[in-house]
Amino acid sequence: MNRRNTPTKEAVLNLLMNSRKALSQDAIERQLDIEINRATIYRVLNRFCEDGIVHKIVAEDGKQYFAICKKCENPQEVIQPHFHFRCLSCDTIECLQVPVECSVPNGYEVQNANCVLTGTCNDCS
Amino acid sequence: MNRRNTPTKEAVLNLLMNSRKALSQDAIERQLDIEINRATIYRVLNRFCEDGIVHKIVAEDGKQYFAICKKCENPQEVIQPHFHFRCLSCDTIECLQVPVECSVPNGYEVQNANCVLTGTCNDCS
DNA sequence: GTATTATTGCAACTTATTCGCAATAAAATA
DNA sequence: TATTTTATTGCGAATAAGTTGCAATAATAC
Repeated sequence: MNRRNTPTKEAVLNLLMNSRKALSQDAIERQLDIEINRATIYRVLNRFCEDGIVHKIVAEDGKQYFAICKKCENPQEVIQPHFHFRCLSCDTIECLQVPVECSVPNGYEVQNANCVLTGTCNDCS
Repeated sequence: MNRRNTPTKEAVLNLLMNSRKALSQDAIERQLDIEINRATIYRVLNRFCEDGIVHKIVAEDGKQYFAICKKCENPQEVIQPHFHFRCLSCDTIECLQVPVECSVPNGYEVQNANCVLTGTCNDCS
């Protein structure tokens, strides 16, 4: 299951790298110069997730958003679960540099976290 | 827009009251004794949300789950944003008594929070 | 008892995501 | 460089969750 380099893969990765925000499939499709099939975009994104290059956020609208896994200070470091902010006005999602800290009852084991705050961002308020 | 009491409404409310967990539409439909149309269940649930009787959680699977708004200690008190736990093993969601606390950058305004941890609950681990 | 209108069921629709399959094209190999 | 292998792509169809329009029904008010 070796990964191959394709124009599609590169285009999507570049877009995500240059975006400060998490993007949905349709946003990616809209912003791309080249035309890429819907299903392909999903497959590329899911592969990125498997490889730990990208993380997925599911928002209140039930849609999936994808963002590059990096910490501003130290891009190498493994990504920590963190909060996200979804602006209802400009309909974007961005990573907040706030780690999710939540103690769970005994015997519970946390594997993942999906935390999204919604409201209005600075640009829109 | 006055609300009316109907068998449907009561059945759904009773189910939610007696459940320690947040339920999805299909779970509700399955657990109900009487047969209620899918669309109707959604409409009843959304009305409950409007009335502040129930709150909605969107999980990583993109599905909506509904839970009674109450605090164990003080059922009267207005509900605070809190974390939820979704067990991947028994596919249930429950409210954790842990408030969501997350400071956002200047100029950001938070209206709502949707925070779900996933993993294995005590019963399943 | 009658009138008003909130609620329901049904069917159709929308939207997001996935899947099967054949065609294409990276990368490995000869 | 030519050939082989198989990951990737595009297409169309399928799935699944949730919503909506509309006519019929049934709470509630009068």
